[in-house]
Amino acid sequence: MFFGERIRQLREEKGLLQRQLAASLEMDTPMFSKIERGERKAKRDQVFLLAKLLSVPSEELLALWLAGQVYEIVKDEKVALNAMHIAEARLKLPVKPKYKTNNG
Amino acid sequence: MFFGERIRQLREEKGLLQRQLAASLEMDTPMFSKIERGERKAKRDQVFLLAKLLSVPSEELLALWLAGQVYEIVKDEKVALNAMHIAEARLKLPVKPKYKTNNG
DNA sequence: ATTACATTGTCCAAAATTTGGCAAGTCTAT
DNA sequence: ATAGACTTGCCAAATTTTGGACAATGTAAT
Repeated sequence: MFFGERIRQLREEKGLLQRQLAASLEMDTPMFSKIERGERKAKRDQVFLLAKLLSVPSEELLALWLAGQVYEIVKDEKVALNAMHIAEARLKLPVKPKYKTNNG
Repeated sequence: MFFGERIRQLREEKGLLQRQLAASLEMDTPMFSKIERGERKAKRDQVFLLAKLLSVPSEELLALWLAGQVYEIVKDEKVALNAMHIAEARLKLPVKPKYKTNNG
Protein backbone atom coordinates (compact mmCIF):
# COMPACT_ATOMS: atom_id res chain seq x y z
CA MET A 1 0.00 0.00 0.00
CA PHE A 2 1.48 3.29 -1.15
CA PHE A 3 1.16 6.55 0.72
CA GLY A 4 -1.18 8.12 -1.78
CA GLU A 5 -3.35 5.04 -2.02
CA ARG A 6 -3.74 5.02 1.72
CA ILE A 7 -4.65 8.69 1.77
CA ARG A 8 -7.31 8.14 -0.82
CA GLN A 9 -8.66 5.15 1.01
CA LEU A 10 -8.95 7.07 4.26
CA ARG A 11 -10.40 10.08 2.53
CA GLU A 12 -13.11 8.01 0.90
CA GLU A 13 -13.89 6.20 4.12
CA LYS A 14 -14.58 9.60 5.62
CA GLY A 15 -16.55 10.71 2.59
CA LEU A 16 -14.32 13.70 2.03
CA LEU A 17 -13.60 15.36 -1.30
CA GLN A 18 -10.14 16.16 -2.61
CA ARG A 19 -10.92 19.84 -2.55
CA GLN A 20 -11.78 19.69 1.14
CA LEU A 21 -8.50 18.12 2.16
CA ALA A 22 -6.67 20.27 -0.34
CA ALA A 23 -8.10 23.33 1.33
CA SER A 24 -6.99 22.11 4.75
CA LEU A 25 -3.51 21.63 3.41
CA GLU A 26 -3.61 25.01 1.70
CA MET A 27 -2.99 23.68 -1.76
CA ASP A 28 -5.13 23.44 -4.87
CA THR A 29 -7.06 20.35 -5.85
CA PRO A 30 -4.86 19.27 -8.77
CA MET A 31 -1.91 19.22 -6.42
CA PHE A 32 -3.73 17.07 -3.94
CA SER A 33 -4.79 14.74 -6.70
CA LYS A 34 -1.17 14.35 -7.68
CA ILE A 35 -0.20 13.46 -4.17
CA GLU A 36 -2.85 10.78 -4.00
CA ARG A 37 -1.62 9.32 -7.25
CA GLY A 38 1.99 9.49 -6.15
CA GLU A 39 2.92 11.93 -8.86
CA ARG A 40 4.00 14.51 -6.32
CA LYS A 41 5.16 13.92 -2.83
CA ALA A 42 3.66 15.54 0.20
CA LYS A 43 5.82 17.60 2.49
CA ARG A 44 6.74 16.17 5.84
CA ASP A 45 4.52 18.63 7.68
CA GLN A 46 1.60 17.71 5.49
CA VAL A 47 1.94 14.08 6.47
CA PHE A 48 1.29 14.98 10.09
CA LEU A 49 -1.58 17.25 9.19
CA LEU A 50 -3.14 14.52 7.07
CA ALA A 51 -2.82 12.04 9.90
CA LYS A 52 -4.74 14.42 12.10
CA LEU A 53 -7.39 15.17 9.49
CA LEU A 54 -7.88 11.51 8.70
CA SER A 55 -7.71 10.31 12.30
CA VAL A 56 -4.85 7.88 11.99
CA PRO A 57 -1.60 7.71 13.94
CA SER A 58 0.97 9.91 12.25
CA GLU A 59 3.47 7.09 12.54
CA GLU A 60 1.48 5.04 10.09
CA LEU A 61 1.47 7.69 7.41
CA LEU A 62 5.01 8.77 8.11
CA ALA A 63 6.25 5.21 7.66
CA LEU A 64 4.43 4.89 4.35
CA TRP A 65 5.72 8.25 3.24
CA LEU A 66 9.32 7.37 4.07
CA ALA A 67 8.96 3.92 2.54
CA GLY A 68 7.91 5.54 -0.70
CA GLN A 69 11.05 7.62 -0.84
CA VAL A 70 13.25 4.71 0.00
CA TYR A 71 11.52 2.62 -2.63
CA GLU A 72 12.08 5.27 -5.27
CA ILE A 73 15.81 5.09 -4.73
CA VAL A 74 16.26 1.36 -5.04
CA LYS A 75 13.30 0.15 -7.06
CA ASP A 76 15.10 -0.52 -10.33
CA GLU A 77 18.33 -1.78 -8.85
CA LYS A 78 19.52 -5.33 -9.01
CA VAL A 79 21.21 -4.85 -5.65
CA ALA A 80 18.13 -3.26 -4.11
CA LEU A 81 17.59 -5.74 -1.31
CA ASN A 82 21.27 -5.87 -0.65
CA ALA A 83 21.43 -2.12 -0.25
CA MET A 84 18.40 -2.22 2.02
CA HIS A 85 20.05 -4.74 4.28
CA ILE A 86 23.17 -2.63 4.53
CA ALA A 87 21.13 0.42 5.42
CA GLU A 88 19.17 -1.54 8.00
CA ALA A 89 22.30 -2.84 9.62
CA ARG A 90 23.59 0.71 9.82
CA LEU A 91 20.39 1.82 11.50
CA LYS A 92 20.84 -0.78 14.17
CA LEU A 93 24.35 0.38 14.96
CA PRO A 94 24.85 2.27 18.24
CA VAL A 95 25.58 5.93 17.63
CA LYS A 96 29.23 6.80 18.08
CA PRO A 97 29.58 9.61 20.64
CA LYS A 98 31.22 12.77 19.32
CA TYR A 99 33.05 13.68 22.54
CA LYS A 100 34.54 11.71 25.38
CA THR A 101 32.77 11.69 28.70
CA ASN A 102 34.44 11.03 32.09
CA ASN A 103 33.11 7.54 32.35
CA GLY A 104 32.78 6.90 28.64
CA MET B 1 31.05 0.59 6.35
CA PHE B 2 30.04 3.70 4.40
CA PHE B 3 30.66 4.21 0.71
CA GLY B 4 33.32 6.86 1.21
CA GLU B 5 35.10 4.87 3.89
CA ARG B 6 35.25 1.90 1.58
CA ILE B 7 36.60 4.02 -1.26
CA ARG B 8 39.31 5.37 0.97
CA GLN B 9 40.17 1.91 2.23
CA LEU B 10 40.51 0.55 -1.28
CA ARG B 11 42.44 3.57 -2.46
CA GLU B 12 44.97 3.22 0.35
CA GLU B 13 45.32 -0.50 -0.21
CA LYS B 14 46.34 0.34 -3.76
CA GLY B 15 48.62 3.15 -2.62
CA LEU B 16 46.79 5.70 -4.73
CA LEU B 17 46.48 9.40 -3.99
CA GLN B 18 43.23 11.33 -4.00
CA ARG B 19 44.44 13.47 -6.84
CA GLN B 20 45.06 10.42 -8.99
CA LEU B 21 41.58 9.06 -8.61
CA ALA B 22 40.16 12.55 -8.80
CA ALA B 23 41.85 13.00 -12.17
CA SER B 24 40.40 9.72 -13.42
CA LEU B 25 36.96 10.89 -12.40
CA GLU B 26 37.57 14.30 -13.93
CA MET B 27 37.01 16.22 -10.73
CA ASP B 28 39.29 18.19 -8.47
CA THR B 29 40.90 16.80 -5.34
CA PRO B 30 38.73 18.67 -2.83
CA MET B 31 35.68 17.18 -4.45
CA PHE B 32 37.09 13.71 -4.20
CA SER B 33 38.00 14.32 -0.60
CA LYS B 34 34.43 15.29 0.10
CA ILE B 35 33.15 12.13 -1.49
CA GLU B 36 35.43 10.02 0.65
CA ARG B 37 34.22 11.78 3.74
CA GLY B 38 30.60 11.48 2.70
CA GLU B 39 30.14 15.23 2.46
CA ARG B 40 29.25 14.97 -1.22
CA LYS B 41 27.84 12.05 -3.04
CA ALA B 42 29.34 10.50 -6.11
CA LYS B 43 27.32 10.25 -9.29
CA ARG B 44 26.03 6.89 -10.32
CA ASP B 45 28.45 6.69 -13.25
CA GLN B 46 31.34 7.47 -10.99
CA VAL B 47 30.47 4.52 -8.80
CA PHE B 48 31.04 2.16 -11.71
CA LEU B 49 34.21 3.91 -12.74
CA LEU B 50 35.53 3.69 -9.20
CA ALA B 51 34.75 0.00 -9.07
CA LYS B 52 36.81 -0.51 -12.17
CA LEU B 53 39.68 1.67 -10.97
CA LEU B 54 39.74 -0.02 -7.59
CA SER B 55 39.22 -3.55 -8.92
CA VAL B 56 36.11 -4.44 -7.00
CA PRO B 57 32.74 -5.65 -8.30
CA SER B 58 30.57 -2.67 -9.11
CA GLU B 59 27.72 -4.33 -7.24
CA GLU B 60 29.60 -3.94 -4.01
CA LEU B 61 30.08 -0.21 -4.39
CA LEU B 62 26.67 0.34 -5.87
CA ALA B 63 25.02 -1.34 -2.91
CA LEU B 64 26.99 0.81 -0.47
CA TRP B 65 26.18 3.91 -2.47
CA LEU B 66 22.46 3.15 -2.53
CA ALA B 67 22.49 2.19 1.13
CA GLY B 68 23.92 5.58 1.96
CA GLN B 69 21.08 7.36 0.22
CA VAL B 70 18.47 5.19 1.84
CA TYR B 71 20.08 5.74 5.20
CA GLU B 72 20.02 9.50 4.75
CA ILE B 73 16.29 9.44 4.33
CA VAL B 74 15.40 7.45 7.41
CA LYS B 75 18.31 7.90 9.78
CA ASP B 76 16.64 10.27 12.23
CA GLU B 77 13.18 8.74 12.10
CA LYS B 78 11.57 6.83 14.90
CA VAL B 79 9.76 4.72 12.34
CA ALA B 80 12.90 4.11 10.32
CA LEU B 81 12.96 0.33 10.53
CA ASN B 82 9.27 0.21 10.00
CA ALA B 83 9.55 2.22 6.82
CA MET B 84 12.39 0.01 5.66
CA HIS B 85 10.31 -3.10 6.11
CA ILE B 86 7.47 -1.60 4.13
CA ALA B 87 9.81 -0.67 1.31
CA GLU B 88 11.35 -4.13 1.35
CA ALA B 89 7.99 -5.80 1.15
CA ARG B 90 7.15 -3.62 -1.80
CA LEU B 91 10.37 -4.64 -3.53
CA LYS B 92 9.42 -8.26 -3.19
CA LEU B 93 6.05 -7.73 -4.79
CA PRO B 94 5.58 -9.04 -8.33
CA VAL B 95 5.32 -6.23 -10.84
CA LYS B 96 1.79 -5.59 -11.97
CA PRO B 97 1.58 -5.82 -15.79
CA LYS B 98 0.42 -2.66 -17.52
CA TYR B 99 -1.45 -4.43 -20.33
CA LYS B 100 -3.27 -7.71 -20.62
CA THR B 101 -1.66 -10.56 -22.51
CA ASN B 102 -3.52 -13.46 -24.13
CA ASN B 103 -2.62 -15.91 -21.45
CA GLY B 104 -2.23 -13.36 -18.68
C1' DA C 1 -27.32 16.35 -24.59
C1' DT C 2 -26.48 19.55 -20.87
C1' DT C 3 -25.21 20.75 -16.41
C1' DA C 4 -22.56 20.37 -12.28
C1' DC C 5 -18.94 18.74 -10.02
C1' DA C 6 -14.71 15.86 -9.22
C1' DT C 7 -10.54 14.50 -10.92
C1' DT C 8 -6.48 14.42 -14.03
C1' DG C 9 -3.01 16.31 -17.54
C1' DT C 10 0.08 19.95 -19.30
C1' DC C 11 2.78 23.58 -18.86
C1' DC C 12 5.38 27.50 -16.78
C1' DA C 13 7.98 30.31 -13.51
C1' DA C 14 9.68 30.74 -8.75
C1' DA C 15 12.11 28.57 -5.20
C1' DA C 16 15.15 25.38 -3.37
C1' DT C 17 18.68 22.05 -3.69
C1' DT C 18 22.66 20.11 -5.81
C1' DT C 19 26.85 20.62 -8.16
C1' DG C 20 31.54 21.99 -9.59
C1' DG C 21 35.36 24.48 -8.65
C1' DC C 22 38.48 27.94 -6.61
C1' DA C 23 41.18 29.82 -2.81
C1' DA C 24 42.88 29.28 1.41
C1' DG C 25 43.39 26.33 5.32
C1' DT C 26 45.47 22.30 8.27
C1' DC C 27 48.72 18.72 9.07
C1' DT C 28 52.90 15.97 8.55
C1' DA C 29 57.45 15.20 7.19
C1' DT C 30 61.74 17.06 5.86
C1' DA D 1 60.41 27.24 6.05
C1' DT D 2 58.97 24.29 2.21
C1' DA D 3 56.50 20.70 -0.05
C1' DG D 4 52.93 17.48 -0.54
C1' DA D 5 48.50 15.46 0.74
C1' DC D 6 44.37 16.43 2.21
C1' DT D 7 40.42 19.47 4.13
C1' DT D 8 37.39 23.49 4.65
C1' DG D 9 34.61 27.33 3.25
C1' DC D 10 32.50 29.76 -0.02
C1' DC D 11 30.29 31.06 -4.41
C1' DA D 12 27.83 30.83 -8.74
C1' DA D 13 26.00 27.76 -12.31
C1' DA D 14 23.05 24.09 -13.14
C1' DT D 15 19.53 21.05 -12.02
C1' DT D 16 15.51 19.61 -9.56
C1' DT D 17 11.53 20.49 -6.99
C1' DT D 18 7.56 23.07 -6.17
C1' DG D 19 3.22 25.68 -6.58
C1' DG D 20 -0.22 26.82 -9.25
C1' DA D 21 -2.94 28.28 -13.45
C1' DC D 22 -5.65 26.45 -16.79
C1' DA D 23 -7.48 23.09 -19.93
C1' DA D 24 -9.10 18.47 -20.49
C1' DT D 25 -11.46 14.50 -19.05
C1' DG D 26 -14.57 11.67 -16.41
C1' DT D 27 -19.04 10.85 -14.07
C1' DA D 28 -23.69 11.21 -12.39
C1' DA D 29 -28.11 13.25 -12.64
C1' DT D 30 -31.66 15.22 -15.31
